Amino acid sequence: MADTAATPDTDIPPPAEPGQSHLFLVDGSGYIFRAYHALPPMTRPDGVPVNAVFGFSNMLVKLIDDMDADHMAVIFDASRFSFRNDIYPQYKAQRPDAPEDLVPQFPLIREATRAFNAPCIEMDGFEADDIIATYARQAVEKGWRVTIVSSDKDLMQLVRDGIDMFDPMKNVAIGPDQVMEKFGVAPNKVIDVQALAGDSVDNVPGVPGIGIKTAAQLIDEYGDLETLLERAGEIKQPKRRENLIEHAELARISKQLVTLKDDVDVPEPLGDLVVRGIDSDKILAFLREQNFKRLIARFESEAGQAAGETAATAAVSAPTGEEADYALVTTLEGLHGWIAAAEAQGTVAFDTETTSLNAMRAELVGVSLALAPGKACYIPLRHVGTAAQGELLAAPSSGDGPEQIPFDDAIAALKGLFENPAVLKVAHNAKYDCLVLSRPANGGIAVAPIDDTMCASYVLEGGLHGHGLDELSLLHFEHRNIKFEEVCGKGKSQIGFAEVPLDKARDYAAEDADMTWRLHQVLRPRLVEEHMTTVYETLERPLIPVLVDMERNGIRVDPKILNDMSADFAKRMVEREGEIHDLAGEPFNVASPKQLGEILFDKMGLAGGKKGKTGAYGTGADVLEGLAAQGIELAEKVLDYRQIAKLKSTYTDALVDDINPETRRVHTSYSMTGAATGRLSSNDPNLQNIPIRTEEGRKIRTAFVAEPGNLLLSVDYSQIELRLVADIAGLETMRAAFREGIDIHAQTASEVFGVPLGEMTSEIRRKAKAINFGIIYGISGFGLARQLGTPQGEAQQYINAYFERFPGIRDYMDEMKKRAHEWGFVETRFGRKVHINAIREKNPAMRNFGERAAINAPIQGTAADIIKRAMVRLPVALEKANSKARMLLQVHDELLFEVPEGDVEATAALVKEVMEGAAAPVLNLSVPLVADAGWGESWATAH
DNA sequence: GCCGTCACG
DNA sequence: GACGTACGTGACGGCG
Repeated sequence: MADTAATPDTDIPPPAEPGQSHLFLVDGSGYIFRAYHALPPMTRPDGVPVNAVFGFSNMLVKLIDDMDADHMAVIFDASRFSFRNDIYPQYKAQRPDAPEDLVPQFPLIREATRAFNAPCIEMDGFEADDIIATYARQAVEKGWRVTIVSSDKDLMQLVRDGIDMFDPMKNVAIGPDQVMEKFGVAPNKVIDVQALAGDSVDNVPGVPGIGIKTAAQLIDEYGDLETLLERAGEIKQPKRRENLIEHAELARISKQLVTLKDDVDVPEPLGDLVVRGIDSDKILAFLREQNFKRLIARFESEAGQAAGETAATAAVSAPTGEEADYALVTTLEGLHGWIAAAEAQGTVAFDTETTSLNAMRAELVGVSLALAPGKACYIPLRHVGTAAQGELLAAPSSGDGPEQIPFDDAIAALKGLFENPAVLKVAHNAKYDCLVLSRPANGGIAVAPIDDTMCASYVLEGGLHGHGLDELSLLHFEHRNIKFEEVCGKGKSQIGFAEVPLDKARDYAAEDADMTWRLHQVLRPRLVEEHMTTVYETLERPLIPVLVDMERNGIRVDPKILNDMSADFAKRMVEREGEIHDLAGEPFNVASPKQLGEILFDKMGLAGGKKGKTGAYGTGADVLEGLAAQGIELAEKVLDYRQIAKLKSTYTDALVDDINPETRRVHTSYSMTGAATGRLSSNDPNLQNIPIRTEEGRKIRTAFVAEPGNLLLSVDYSQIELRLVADIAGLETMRAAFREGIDIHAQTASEVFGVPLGEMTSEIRRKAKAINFGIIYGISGFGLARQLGTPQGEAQQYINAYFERFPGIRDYMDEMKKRAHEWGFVETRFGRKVHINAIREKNPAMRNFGERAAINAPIQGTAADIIKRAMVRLPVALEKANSKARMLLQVHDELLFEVPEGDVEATAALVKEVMEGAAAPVLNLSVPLVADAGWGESWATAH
């Protein structure tokens, strides 16, 4: 949604010829609904919802900025009934009423249109689309260019020479190519396709059994709808033929419904739709009423008014560099002043500036502090002299660098503040700043206590949007932060933050601390109001210092093992490549799916279909395995090549480069807010996807080793997600099986297929296992069939049998879907909310996707909550037991420790106990949680 | 920068 | 009745 507010690169339609008039027709009604669903909820101070108004205003500003229109109009639907209801009463009849918080925005958007001095057009009895069609026709007849601002597919029939469309949400032009992509036919045939395919949303009936794909194919073959209907008898498929003959009249009515009327007696003559200039007073009055600060600031500065005049009336003033007046602190006295103020009030927001996004490699360059909205400072610590802009060839340093407090003095003072238990330190992504500051080279500061606005946002609005500071500033304050690239440049000419001139560094750094402060003001109280305090305080906040320690610990990786493997892989890749080229009869890039597809399917003529989007052949492992099973040696060789190439590039080669030169260990970074379900994710490098499933890949794990005298201890939950399913859905026999320690998949197979445990075969057990997994993912007949390689009908029968045997599962699934639809989110057993955006999609495929996510999220998320609880308790438990064990890694259901040899057994027992008890006392599960421990010299032998 | 592919739970 | 499918991630090479 950040895109709608302002996007620098806009794929605007081509401009008009010199001297040619250009008319913009904005589909106001269409835009309202799209903006409403695309943008998160947003209210002005008096509580009136304004997210669609905000999106609309930004869109208009952009249009006026970027486009060369001399004529324009914004067009609305006057009411929900039009002449089409006389033709077909059910047309658009089953449309639900507009959402409650959208209704008050309709009049506001018309008001916005008038405030921007744009003509606002609507007519009883006609839809906006008809008025647009009429103006477009009139304009083209006069030789004008027309751009329709909408992404509504119903308007695509109008695209032709002189008329194009522009999608204001995605910022892309829609021309004949895009129409062809959507409907499979040229714009002038779109109505024929729509007439056949119908539209369930608008209640256009169409012909039963025919969708867009089939319709396009038919129109392509027969030329147009009438010809097709006349010659319907020639159609080969019996069902389709019958339907076309029987429902020919329905198709003709549908065509009438979808055909836009382009001769409406429009209320304003075309010539009156001229673009009039902006009236600043008018527009500012409107924007102030909505409290759109960024837009206000913009029009104020355009009008030459004194900035800040309205700041007093705004709830939170907009901190642009000029008006916020951030301080640069370059004396120790100055710093002491800020620290004293922070200690006096007990809360301070801060941010660190460094040389790297990788906290284990970052050198501290400066720190910013904020004490109140707009009141912030920057303390440069390691800035160096820099060439003035444009003097790239000048010496980079003019001697001793800019004036700043000596590093050790400043750090000593800041350490007092950051370690002061009476002062709450607020940061955005505090894990990063804490880790940077904790390293001896950066002061060795143990920051506490801390609050993290990123985690707070995640807990409140996880799944709705990202949680970066820039995104949240825009979302909550309509404020656009200075971009890092604006300060440091990008690409080759990018400079380090230490080289940024102090005034620019101050504006950038202080702004981040300032916005963090403001976010904290907004989000903290919401945690209480929205009952998310427990999740934040027990699952996220205490995890931060735990993860800081884990990331700093890192894990030892033996580069020699990886280098040897890499050399071996390189040799084998060359061999495979040669064999593949011989088999293909020509050299080509084996790593290119495109070239491989052409060899396999064009040159060799093997069976295999094109893929929808890009038109490229699919050459995934499943396809190649199919070919290999048919005895195609080439496919087998490519699979082998792919496996080796993956292992080499992603693991053996890359991991060596990730060894930190200082610690000689590999330090991953965990993202606490990346996964919507509550899971962590690991990156730079990702240590949560180190190979294990194949023999070859597993060898990578031999390179992950313990320090001499230590062992790696791995403890992982056994079947935690399935146990949670059994508990949540009340599956009594499954619960009993878990309690008695029976093989759960065999037990399931026995229940579902009626085979006694004594007669169980591995094949039947395999099927049951796949179903058990499928349940967790929101099963579908198609998905299970693909997994098992059985026909879809058979897979569906398995599912039916499963539901029959375990009715609680179906109830659970229905309940989660219902909640997701009603509330927009589902919850884990610990109360974590997982918002499901896709649930509001009108595209059924996307909505189904949302429903499956809603089924999976409480299961995956509850498991994530449980291991987080264990991770918070473990350092305390280990400490209490005087253990020297260090927690190194988390892989969703596994924890990896480095333990002195002699302590392994005791530590394993302790870890197992904490993990198995992690759901209690909040949750009293009806199934036991079981964790299995293993240890060895390397991760390969520990597992 | 997007897409296809593939590594993990 | 059609959509196009198992859930959640991150990283790589190819390609335009």
